[in-house]
Amino acid sequence: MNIQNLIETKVKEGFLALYEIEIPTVEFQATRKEFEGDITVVVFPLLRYKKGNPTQIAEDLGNYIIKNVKEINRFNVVKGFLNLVIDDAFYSNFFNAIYQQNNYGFVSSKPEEKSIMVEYSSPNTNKPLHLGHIRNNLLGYSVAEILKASGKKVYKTQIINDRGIHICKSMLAWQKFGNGETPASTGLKGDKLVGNYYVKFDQEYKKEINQLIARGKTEEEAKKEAPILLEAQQMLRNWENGNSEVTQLWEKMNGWVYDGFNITYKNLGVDFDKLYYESDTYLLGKDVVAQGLEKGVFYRKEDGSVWCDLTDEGLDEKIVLRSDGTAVYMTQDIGTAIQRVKDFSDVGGMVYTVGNEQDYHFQVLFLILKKLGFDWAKQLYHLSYGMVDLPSGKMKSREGTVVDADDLMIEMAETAKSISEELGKLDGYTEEEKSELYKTIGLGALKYYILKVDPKKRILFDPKSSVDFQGNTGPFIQYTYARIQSIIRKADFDFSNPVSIDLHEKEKEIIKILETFPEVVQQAAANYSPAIIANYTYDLVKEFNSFYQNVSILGEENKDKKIFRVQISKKVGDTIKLAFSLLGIEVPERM
RNA sequence: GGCUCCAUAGUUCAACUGAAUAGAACAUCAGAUUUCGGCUCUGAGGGUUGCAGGUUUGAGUCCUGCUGGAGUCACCA
Repeated sequence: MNIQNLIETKVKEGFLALYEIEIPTVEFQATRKEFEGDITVVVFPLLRYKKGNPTQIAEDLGNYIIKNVKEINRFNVVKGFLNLVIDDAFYSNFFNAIYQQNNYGFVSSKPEEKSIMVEYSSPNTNKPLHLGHIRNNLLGYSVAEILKASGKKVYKTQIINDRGIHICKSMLAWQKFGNGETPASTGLKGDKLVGNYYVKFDQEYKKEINQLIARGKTEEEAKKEAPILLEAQQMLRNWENGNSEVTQLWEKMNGWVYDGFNITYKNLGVDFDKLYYESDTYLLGKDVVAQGLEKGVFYRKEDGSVWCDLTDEGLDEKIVLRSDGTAVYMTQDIGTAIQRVKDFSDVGGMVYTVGNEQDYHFQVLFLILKKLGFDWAKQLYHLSYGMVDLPSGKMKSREGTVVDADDLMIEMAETAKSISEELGKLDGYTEEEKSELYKTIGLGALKYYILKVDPKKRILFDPKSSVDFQGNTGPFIQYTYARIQSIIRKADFDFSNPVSIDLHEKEKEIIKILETFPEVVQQAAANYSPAIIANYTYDLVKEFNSFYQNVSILGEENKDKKIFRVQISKKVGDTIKLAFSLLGIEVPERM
């Protein structure tokens, strides 16, 4: 039982003993540093149950607690705040108890609990991944890891948007202008090569539009009638009819893109347990629509299209099947969700990592699935995140203002290199080891920069400040980790057994932060927020650096104190590593 | 226009879901190392939390209105 729970039951007990009143909850906060104490009971909310002077009530409760809780022997009252001083012995005992724990803060999954499927990435196969995908990937991966650490079983998945008119556009442009180019013949990554032809299509399309306008068409007409667009539309029909020439081209070019994506995913350090392809799922959902019609969840209009009326829930009417009987995006998503539960029978919920421009879509999707009566529909979560803006404004792929994912990772590693060459302690590292390290640091900077902000908020990505390595940054935390490892390497004595010492004030502060880690993991999971983990790690590291600067570790003369300080350093290092693993960030032994 | 989300130091972000004098980092200024890794640490200045009301013992947080910004309202995905 942790100390807060213990105090909570004692406060309740005390309230009953003093006033014969039962209270449901007790509100706590960490004691502000200008007052003496470690944990604070906020008395104001209790006034609802017992009218009176908050200071007096706090005094009474404080006296009750020091008599009945052996870990607490002093208290003070400031207005309605009861500041409790927890005995040092509690903290050193607590530290000794967690020191040997390997995955302190993580909870292993229970076999009887349902799994969660986390979807993220889900790119189109007509262009390379960019900065927006990076945020998506980092968030999805991290939330999946956090859910695992909080005790859930997790499947990571993505649905690859491998069909549709946009795919045909790059195929067509390659067919017309590609001269048989391949990734092998050009040395280009497959996704980059295909992306070039997507751009090429757009250029040709614009050219044709202008020609048509010059011949007297309106802009609107020109956009609809441009021959290259008509050709692409025909190609899509051919694909849907299974035309073998188109299918072969599609398989070949998508293969190039997958090879390219796999390299990017590997460099980014993300992975998936199961892949879904839109070409397999785009026809799903139609039979469910039929069932929904029978149940009265949907209704058919005169022209044959099928709709769901959500006006009672404050939303609109939403189409789920076109008048020609073909599926729309919503149909597909309904079908895919159901398919996933069929494929993985233990799935009890899903997380969709998709940008906030689709907030409405997911609101509707979840509502429809609930109406259809699936029990897992209550456990669906749209991990909605804000856009990534550049100082120059919005990223637009057609205008070439996107930040390419591969390029960005390379740039970050190069910045890391130039800083490390100046300041690093890398004697004895091979060139290969160094290059790996630069990647670790560069990625650490990038990932931390993106994950430390609340997913819901938009991010302004300034390439200049994202490569900052000081203050609240990934490399700052990695540096602290490397420094701790340096201490451990130099500690040539046995520090594996617990010792008993009087705590230094800074040591106590670190232990207090370590104590909250399990709760922070749970909180991050409950909020689907890697930012909570990032901010926690930074607080821990800042406190450790202050300790490091203020006390001598290996230079300490008292043997037990020296041992304890190495132990606390080690535990901080272990916790940094664990916390960063939840963000998908690696930590270096040296840097 | 309807609906949804956002607005906090010069800048980038926090604030445990309603509690003490709104906290960090960057930048600025002033300090610290015969010391375990100075990519560090200590300190200072910097705020009417977009504006105006309201609820509450207590509001950055909840409610209403307004201003500014974004998204969305396709038989697109």
